[in-house]
Amino acid sequence: MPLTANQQRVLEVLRSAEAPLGAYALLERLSGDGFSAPTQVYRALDVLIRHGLAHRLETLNAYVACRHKECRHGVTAFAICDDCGNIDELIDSALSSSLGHLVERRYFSPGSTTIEIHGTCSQCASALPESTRHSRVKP
Amino acid sequence: MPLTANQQRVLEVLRSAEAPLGAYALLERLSGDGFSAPTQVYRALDVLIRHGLAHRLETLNAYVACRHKECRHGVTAFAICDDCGNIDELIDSALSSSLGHLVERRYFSPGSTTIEIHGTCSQCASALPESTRHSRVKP
DNA sequence: ACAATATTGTTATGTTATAACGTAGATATT
DNA sequence: AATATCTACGTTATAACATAACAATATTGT
Repeated sequence: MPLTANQQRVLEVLRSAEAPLGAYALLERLSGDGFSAPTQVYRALDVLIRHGLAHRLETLNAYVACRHKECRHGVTAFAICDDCGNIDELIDSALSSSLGHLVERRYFSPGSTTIEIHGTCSQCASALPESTRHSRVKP
Repeated sequence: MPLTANQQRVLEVLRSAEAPLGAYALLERLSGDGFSAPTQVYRALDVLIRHGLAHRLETLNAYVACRHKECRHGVTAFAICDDCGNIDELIDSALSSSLGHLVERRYFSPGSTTIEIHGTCSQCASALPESTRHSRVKP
């Protein structure tokens, strides 16, 4: 399925960002490119997310491009570095199956699942002594 | 550690609710009881959450009282019924350990983890035919 | 060509959360 | 008891995130 011009542009900006972007941050970077209101951004994001080309991070109110070719897998967990903002998209069968068993036992019919792990990525942990880190997260 | 009057009142309202409440919904139910501005609610919530007496549901922007005595466990997953709004707080060692292994493999140091599973609880699934359900979730 | 559908731009508004300020009450340390 | 310190409080204002509603235009299928 082809993307419209607006959808492409939003996706490009997301892909070239090295951290999740909020909708208004996207809008800033797209203004002067035909974008003038948040609605336009949200509409494009909506399509991208439905197509598995982008993800919303609930704990950040922000959006990232999907790292995979097509994200139509089962459960995806996001490892979010609170230091550098980097996002790792984790797919793991053991995790999926523990979740599956857990909900089965409760007779719960799962729709979508959100998993977001905040913490410090390996690079930030090794590169910086604890004290000098400039955390992006509220203290 | 004792709660202040405001914190108690917010906790009471959360406990007597049968579904998660947003901060402004809490404010409504507390107005006329000394509460007149969102800040007051957010401040109380902040303390309750830090003490493990309440939880924030990231996917709903809403808050629930903790069902357990003291929620200082490892990872908690929330099963959220999109039909009736009921929340089930799930603690599972298999889930915790899959998550633990997953992040270990990536040398990621986890801080806090958010897991929220949307779907339909057993009661709603058995009580109602699919078609007559009044979903609380956007289509 | 025509109808049906989806996307667009625009304006306005709704919803969720925080900043900044000065005040009041508790605690403790002198 | 006086004073410093700390936390919580109420108030006002504003920031940040998200959607509604409308008319216009483009796209697609028949």
